[in-house]
Amino acid sequence: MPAIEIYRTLPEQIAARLRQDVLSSKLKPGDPLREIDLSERFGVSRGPVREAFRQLSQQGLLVLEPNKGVRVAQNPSVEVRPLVVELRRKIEVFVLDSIFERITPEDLEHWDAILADIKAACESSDVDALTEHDLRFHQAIIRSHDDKDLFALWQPIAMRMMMRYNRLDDIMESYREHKRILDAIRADDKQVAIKALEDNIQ
Amino acid sequence: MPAIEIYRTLPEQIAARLRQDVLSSKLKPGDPLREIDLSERFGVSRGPVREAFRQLSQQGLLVLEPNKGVRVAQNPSVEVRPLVVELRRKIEVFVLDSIFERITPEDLEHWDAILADIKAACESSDVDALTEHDLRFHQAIIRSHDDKDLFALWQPIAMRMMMRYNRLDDIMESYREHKRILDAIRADDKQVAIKALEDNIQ
DNA sequence: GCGCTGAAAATTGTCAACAATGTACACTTG
DNA sequence: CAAGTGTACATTGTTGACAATTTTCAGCGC
Repeated sequence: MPAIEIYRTLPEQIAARLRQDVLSSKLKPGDPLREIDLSERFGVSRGPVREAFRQLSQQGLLVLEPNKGVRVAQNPSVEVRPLVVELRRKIEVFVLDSIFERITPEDLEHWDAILADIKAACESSDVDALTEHDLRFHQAIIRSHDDKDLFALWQPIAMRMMMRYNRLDDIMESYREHKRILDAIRADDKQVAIKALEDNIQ
Repeated sequence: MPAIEIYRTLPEQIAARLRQDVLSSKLKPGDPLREIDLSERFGVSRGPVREAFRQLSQQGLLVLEPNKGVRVAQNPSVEVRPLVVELRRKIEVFVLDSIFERITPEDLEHWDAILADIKAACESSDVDALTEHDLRFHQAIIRSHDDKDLFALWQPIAMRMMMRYNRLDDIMESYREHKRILDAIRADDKQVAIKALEDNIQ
């Protein structure tokens, strides 16, 4: 089961729910979203829904057109996708390289817990859950850096990659890839850990 | 109601104005911003001001804390700044490389006009104007790519670099750097153009 | 039938009032 | 006097009404 995440504000809760729907393709690229619909569905007024729309458009999941409304964003084009992959790799490798010597047993314990969720999702072939926990895994690494601004830099880039989660033939491979990263960290082998991280981002 | 010409939405106008103040250091890192103050200053209600805050926090210029308010973001730390520079270079080089063969005379004309503004700003040592036109120059290049999503990807990264615009001893050097880019494009020399662009981003 | 016009409907944008939350500071208590 | 506590005050969060804009589509002339 997913670890509990605490959302402080109403817009964050709404955004989290919509993000799930977009990443799981329950909402497809081009689908229009109406403020009234969602405000009724969540039992709130349009204000928080509007703000959730803004948050998700900043993450690249929705596209906003003034006076026209909001649509689910298109996946990155085949031309742009390699750039996005490269940018995300650069950021995550930077973070791992930067924090490596200061990784605590508590960090590893936390990441292991997420890895267990990834394993469970893989074993039950639950692609939606896998997407969620994959995201949590990388978020946790980014967030362990002192500079909290890195997360804001990383999120819109990573989110654009998460929109299409179907690169693997064998879903268990995702678990193995993440396990390799943590194993290398535990063995204190920085270069292997970075290599494993790079291999996981594609 | 203010009778200022409106070719953009209210929140965008407010955001543009605040962005100027942040980039010109009229607002300094850590400065708190209050919704009421700005809504009175611009003669609108708090709604559009809130939305402007959201836009600017997505661009990394403001930092938002739920129930606490908004502050001007800190500059990227010395540790993170090289990463930001590298990311911005990757994106802009990708775009220039990608569009190079399809650059039209109209594009060049447009960019020359912005270059003229940069020159004027340099000659009058107007650092604020230089920041604005420097931003416009690179925006124009990014926006000439077919994939409009690239701009959304680029903006928060570039904005974080613009927050501290004091790297040059000789302000005229900024004009020369941008001129070199356009000259190389005009000479149809892709590699030199990319090199000049990379040199300009630091 | 085709394209234009313009009213009606649907939707987003803005506003001002009210609710919830966080902050400052005098006051108590040990 | 230091630390904690309660109560105003300041500020952000949410709401529902109203305004502005876009979309839809019936009516009209050609």
